[in-house]
Amino acid sequence: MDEIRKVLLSVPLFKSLQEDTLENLIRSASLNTHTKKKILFIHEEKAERFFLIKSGWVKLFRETLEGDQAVIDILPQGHLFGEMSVFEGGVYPYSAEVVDKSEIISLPTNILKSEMEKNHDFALAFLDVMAKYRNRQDNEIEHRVIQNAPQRIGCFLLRLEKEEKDGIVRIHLPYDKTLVAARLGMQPETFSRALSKLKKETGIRVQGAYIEMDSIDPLASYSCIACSSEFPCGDLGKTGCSS
Amino acid sequence: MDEIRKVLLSVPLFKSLQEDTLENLIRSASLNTHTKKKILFIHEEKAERFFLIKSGWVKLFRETLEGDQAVIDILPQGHLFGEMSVFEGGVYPYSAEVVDKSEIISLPTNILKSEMEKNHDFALAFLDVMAKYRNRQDNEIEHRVIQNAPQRIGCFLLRLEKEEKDGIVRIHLPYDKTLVAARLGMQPETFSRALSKLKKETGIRVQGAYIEMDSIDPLASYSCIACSSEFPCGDLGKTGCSS
DNA sequence: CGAGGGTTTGAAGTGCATCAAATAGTGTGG
DNA sequence: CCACACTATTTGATGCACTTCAAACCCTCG
Repeated sequence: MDEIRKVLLSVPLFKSLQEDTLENLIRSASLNTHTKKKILFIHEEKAERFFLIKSGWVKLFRETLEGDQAVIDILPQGHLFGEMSVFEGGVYPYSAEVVDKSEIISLPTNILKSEMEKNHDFALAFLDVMAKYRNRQDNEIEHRVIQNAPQRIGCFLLRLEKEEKDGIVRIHLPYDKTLVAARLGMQPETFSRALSKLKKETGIRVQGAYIEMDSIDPLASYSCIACSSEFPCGDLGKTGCSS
Repeated sequence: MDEIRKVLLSVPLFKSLQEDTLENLIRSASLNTHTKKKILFIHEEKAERFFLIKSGWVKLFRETLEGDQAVIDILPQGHLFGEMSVFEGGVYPYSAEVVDKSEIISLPTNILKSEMEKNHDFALAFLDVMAKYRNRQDNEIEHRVIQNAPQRIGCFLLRLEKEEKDGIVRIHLPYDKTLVAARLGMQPETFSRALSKLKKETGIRVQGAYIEMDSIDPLASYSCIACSSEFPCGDLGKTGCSS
């Protein structure tokens, strides 16, 4: 229980919850461990619960009748998803699948809904989160339209956690390349070839999931030419909330 | 003044404004008539006012350093845009350009911001609008990724106002084909060819901006195969708010 | 060691963009 | 009402980016 409380409190959106609501949420929470490929919910299903990732990775996506898949996002630890049912409609806006061993907390949305109606601060916090999310989505559309494959990869890398030592920048891909490809809306083959091209163009070095470079500048200028914003254009995954 | 009041009250979001705030907005409003190509604001500019279209059409877009343009949306009468500055950051998320003789009402955002902070119902209404917008965006991403050019056009047509008589369905393109093409993220040439293909595939008949067909079924099944939702998948432009 | 998934590479195809040019439409001034 | 200018739309030819299909490779883990 205390563990769940700790995780909940780490979510920005929940900072403005009233104490009794928080208690209420915690009492109704359930923590489950899931393995790869577990489907948590399906697009357009009636949504009665929403989720919080304690650890692991979850893929959000939509699927056409023909089986083509559009990956919306891949979320790490600390992110909410499926909370949209608070609004009129109350169906999941996409499907969710665990892509790596994960601990997932599930919570009933009706508590969220009633909190939103009675707690003004919480409503404001929710608005704020939605606004941030919206910015992300706007950028996402732009990137998918304007950037080519190598640039999309570059832009993705630039927004990942970076580690700098002795003037060498190191980046670690957070999940396997096939998934990154899907996240960026391209085929694994295209990803592989585009990454090679990126190597040639910007001098980055790739060793499996590890990437390093002497400076991020070549990467930034190569990728960000095809973007409406200049380089430090915002981090991935800082909204604290994403579905 | 009374005219402005009437327009404001027709916007769903403003239904829950307190009377004094509404008065306040009306007093600070200015109504301007603009012609084609007038730029109302630029992406990342500090936003102090937001806008409401009384009549005409406005294009929202972003532009890269190289001049490539990504059209976000093209809004008709009755829509808000540029209201995002209410949130932290307070810059316009894209540029706005008038694409046809238009009457535009401009309003100061700070009134909106303070109303949001003091009026819980208004905050809830805002949340609702944001949620609707978000659904649109989600669909937008999906369409751009999964649908090909003729299907995107078909899907666009299906979401326009339809007029039915004697079993014949008539649709009228709301603005010129070049703009529709941009709105759908394709070149005018591609639009033209894709529309021809759509004619061959679904039996629709095209006369300039007028399109008619004996039934929407062939169009729906051709277009909606490449979509995660089934046919009546929501109208365009019913959010009442879009930037 | 061997099976299976992840990754890379090659060859060929598709869809859309681009460039170029013809055609249709629209509004203007005479 | 006509001719001109200008813009929108269509059509053709070609190129590039990404996909698809196929096969090899590599890595990891039982």
